[in-house]
Amino acid sequence: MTATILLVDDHSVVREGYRSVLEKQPGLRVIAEAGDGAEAYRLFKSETPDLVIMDLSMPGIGGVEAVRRIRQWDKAAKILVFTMHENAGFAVQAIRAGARGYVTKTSPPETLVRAVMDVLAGKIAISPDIDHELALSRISGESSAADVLTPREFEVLRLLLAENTTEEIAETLHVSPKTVANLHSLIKDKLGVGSDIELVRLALRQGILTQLDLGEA
Amino acid sequence: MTATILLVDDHSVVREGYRSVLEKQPGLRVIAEAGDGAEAYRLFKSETPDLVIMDLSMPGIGGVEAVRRIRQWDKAAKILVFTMHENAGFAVQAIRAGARGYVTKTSPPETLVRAVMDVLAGKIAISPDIDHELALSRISGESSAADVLTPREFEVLRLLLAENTTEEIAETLHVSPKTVANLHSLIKDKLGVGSDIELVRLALRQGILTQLDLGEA
DNA sequence: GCAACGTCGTGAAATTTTCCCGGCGCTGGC
DNA sequence: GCCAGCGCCGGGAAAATTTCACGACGTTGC
Repeated sequence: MTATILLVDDHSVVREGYRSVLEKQPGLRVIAEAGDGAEAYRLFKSETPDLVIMDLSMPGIGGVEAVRRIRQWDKAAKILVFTMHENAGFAVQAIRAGARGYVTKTSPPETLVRAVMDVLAGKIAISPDIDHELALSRISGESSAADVLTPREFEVLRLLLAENTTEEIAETLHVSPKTVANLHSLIKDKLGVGSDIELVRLALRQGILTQLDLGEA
Repeated sequence: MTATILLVDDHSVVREGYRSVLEKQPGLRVIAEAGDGAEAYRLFKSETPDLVIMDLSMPGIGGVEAVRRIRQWDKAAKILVFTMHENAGFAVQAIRAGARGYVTKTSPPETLVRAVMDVLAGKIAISPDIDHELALSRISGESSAADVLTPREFEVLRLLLAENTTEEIAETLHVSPKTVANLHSLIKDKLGVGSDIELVRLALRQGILTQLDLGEA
């Protein structure tokens, strides 16, 4: 019996690579491809593949959100995240959203194939480099923003990264600029950073902000 | 007569994709693959391929630097940059470094093949989305940091993004912290940004800072 | 030779950041 | 019911920073 697979990646040439690697394996068959999260969700519902291989950084709704939606529709869906981000933060987000595996694109093809088999067999598959990252992040004790911040603080953090002035943020939240400034200061304190620049770097590392979130130049 | 190609990308599965697409074309043959810039340089010298297809974001020496080195060794080298960055800033950097083409990974396989043929024929190949980006960046008039800043200012900008405190930067430059603060202020003025966070965002857009530059979490 | 510019630095004003405080509402024991 | 704890909102004042105006010095180019 052969397992059916849905490939999700916004780079067509990359999908070609997955396909080439996977179809060398007996028992695997790629039945559909999607270029963004929304399309992935649609195709999952219509094609009901046994496994989804999903990239994270995509236009429109990203990979994490796509994972969430698919799992909401089918609690048993098997989704393997396959991405360039060698970053513990992304892995945590993806797994929490419901992914059953996380493999980085730097991994050799065998690792991908192995992970595909493991996830199909009901196991959780995490590539060694990410295991290592996760261990490091535990040791280094860098506070995970999503954990130490209250919901409101996290909201302010997102806005700080996305919008421009304290006043604008105060307006969208309907609070006084003073409150935003206070929270801004409190956030930096909780995350243990001294400057705004460090704050942005931390946000990048933890995947709260992505290079792709930026508007066009 | 068939053209020989060197593939450079740190993701082996992605190289598999290039290969699969390219080898469907008669007259093209992939003779070598590299996973980082240094290896690319070595292989270029030993294999002397007709064309190099190069990713930008790679560990160690990045794609732009690899392009520069290869072109330094062989002024006539034909290098096609093929990357995920849909960003005018990166394209400008790559072309200035000596690349003969710039195609984004979101492009359909035909665009890549077309660009390969064009570069082999001695033409400059730029994918339509980047053409559009370049046009926009001209129109929007966003100051390119590399252009409006003096060398010293640019140096300080890089350090601001990389290091932490004003004092540290002052020390590495052997000037007073006050000078660094003054330049910091002047830089924000010249680039037309109001806050440090905006400054980092602009740096990300223009490729002065990359998500990959960050240390591990 | 001198005007223009980049670099470095001072000092003082203006603004922001930070810290400490109180108030309000909710939740979870007891 | 009552109180402790915590998240949330903001005021006020001290502390730090950002910003601005200014001068000095060397280089470059006309």
